[in-house]
Amino acid sequence: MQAAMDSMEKIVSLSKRRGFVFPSSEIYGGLNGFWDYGPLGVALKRNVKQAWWDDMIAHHDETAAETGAPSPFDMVGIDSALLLNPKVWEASGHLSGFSDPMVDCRETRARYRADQLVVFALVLETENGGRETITDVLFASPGEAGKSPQDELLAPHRKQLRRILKSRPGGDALSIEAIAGALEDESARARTLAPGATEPGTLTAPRAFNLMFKTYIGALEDSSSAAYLRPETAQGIFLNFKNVLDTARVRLPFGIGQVGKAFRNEINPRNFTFRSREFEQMEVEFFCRAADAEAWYVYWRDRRYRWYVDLGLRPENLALREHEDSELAHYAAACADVEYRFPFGQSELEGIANRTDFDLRQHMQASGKDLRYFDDQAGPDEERRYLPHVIEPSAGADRATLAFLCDAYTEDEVGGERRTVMKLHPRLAPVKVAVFPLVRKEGMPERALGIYRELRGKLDAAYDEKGAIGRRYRRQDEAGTPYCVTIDGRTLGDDTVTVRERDSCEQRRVGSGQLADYLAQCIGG
RNA sequence: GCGGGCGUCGUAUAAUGGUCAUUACCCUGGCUUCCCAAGCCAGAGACGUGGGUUCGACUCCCAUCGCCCGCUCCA
Repeated sequence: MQAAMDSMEKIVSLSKRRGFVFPSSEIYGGLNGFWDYGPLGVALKRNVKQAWWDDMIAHHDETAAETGAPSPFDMVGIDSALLLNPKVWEASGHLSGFSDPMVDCRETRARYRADQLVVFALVLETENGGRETITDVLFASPGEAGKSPQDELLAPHRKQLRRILKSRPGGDALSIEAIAGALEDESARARTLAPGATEPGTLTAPRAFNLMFKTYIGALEDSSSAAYLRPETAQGIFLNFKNVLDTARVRLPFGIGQVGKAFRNEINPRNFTFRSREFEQMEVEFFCRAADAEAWYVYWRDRRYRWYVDLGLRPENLALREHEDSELAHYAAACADVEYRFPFGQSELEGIANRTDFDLRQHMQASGKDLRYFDDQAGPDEERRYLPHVIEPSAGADRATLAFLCDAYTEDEVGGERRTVMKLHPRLAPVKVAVFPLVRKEGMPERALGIYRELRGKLDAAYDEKGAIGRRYRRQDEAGTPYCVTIDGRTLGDDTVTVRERDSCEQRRVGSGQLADYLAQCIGG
């Protein structure tokens, strides 16, 4: 564990030193939960997003079924606004509980409005006519104090009640006594049995869930102009489902992808960029027939896991974790997380969920607009108008970037010296090739500059002539540059250069005319 | 959000209620150098922020911000 934390510190330190990630607003003391990407970091993150966009959208072949896919399908992209009509968040469920204190049950994962949860004690009438209030266990039930009928409040706890009554002979008739303020009282909460829970003490203290950032549109700051920064990109896709359907000539099954910023006012940002208040998502909402949803869920789950492996994350650091039923959100039929073993623990990179038709149904109801799909391929006995079901692979761009950084970080030994090298996949590496003159004389810099300028038009290249050659190699190792080209004495004679490979430090001589093709082949794609 | 710990150049560090705040690496410029952080010369760079105590605060006190750990939270 100590070694693990050290490695996280090294990654944070290297990020700062080399310009991958900086604390946001650093000269003013930083801002908790916000981070800036430096020159290398922005290149890395852009490459992550580009790889996602290319693999999911731009390079998708809709004319043939991919490996494992039930059928061919279309993929298109959108870029929706950050601020949406506040009604969107009412319909999606993000706004409920925004202003009211909420209470969660850790066991059942249910969430209640604190003012709609009645906590009460049982009052038993004993044989000799006395009354006994049981205080060692309290009960919580949905309802309103003073209004909800006793039977309704007792209903969720029948089993427990029967047991209690049995252990108290004669204590047959019973009443209840509501306890005000019990949810705020830690010791009372510890004794309170939540609806559906098997043991007391699973309720959290009431608190407001201001997870959405609030702002105001226009000059007036009043409730009518309130708006929220989107806490996820998904809703922007659902809102445009009909637009895309009407304009993009797509048929089911098809997916709409979006990459963009989202904001959550997290109570407690932690672990470097892993949980930030401003972050970037890469999401697909994939629409299909209800009958096919399960097959598509499996397809997307497996495909998205493979994506990380293909980009170089070590499989031993990755896990695909299927959620238990108790873990599922109320609208989800299935959900799996792609998790990465970060130095601070195994945590989620991406969630793939079968969201059924929940989102479209919510928006259809709330907006009054018909969002059903007209299926002209449906058989005579089949429904022709229906709401598609949705598979949602939702990935965090910053989390993926952090995972690639962690996974790439390597320390090894070259010629007896310790070396830090970022073994980034060539597709993700900020710089693909660096060009060096071996020494700064005999026309080598001029020759190297010529080669650099030629390469620069084709791929991300860097030029460096400062310091000893070994130092320049090491600098590029820390940036994750997969190839270094060095111009030496032989270049001036036979027009060949050396190409040094990052991970092995091995060199090959390549004719300068073939260099661009050779590198393109090494890097691939 | 609660509890605990910690804030000195980019990184890692040293020292001190009182003169230009130490050292190494990194970084910048130059010299040298024909392949993996060599050497030489020169240079830049810090007491998180605000307030208080004091003749004088990087040092003591308070607040604040940030970071780390545990709990909590995680649509």
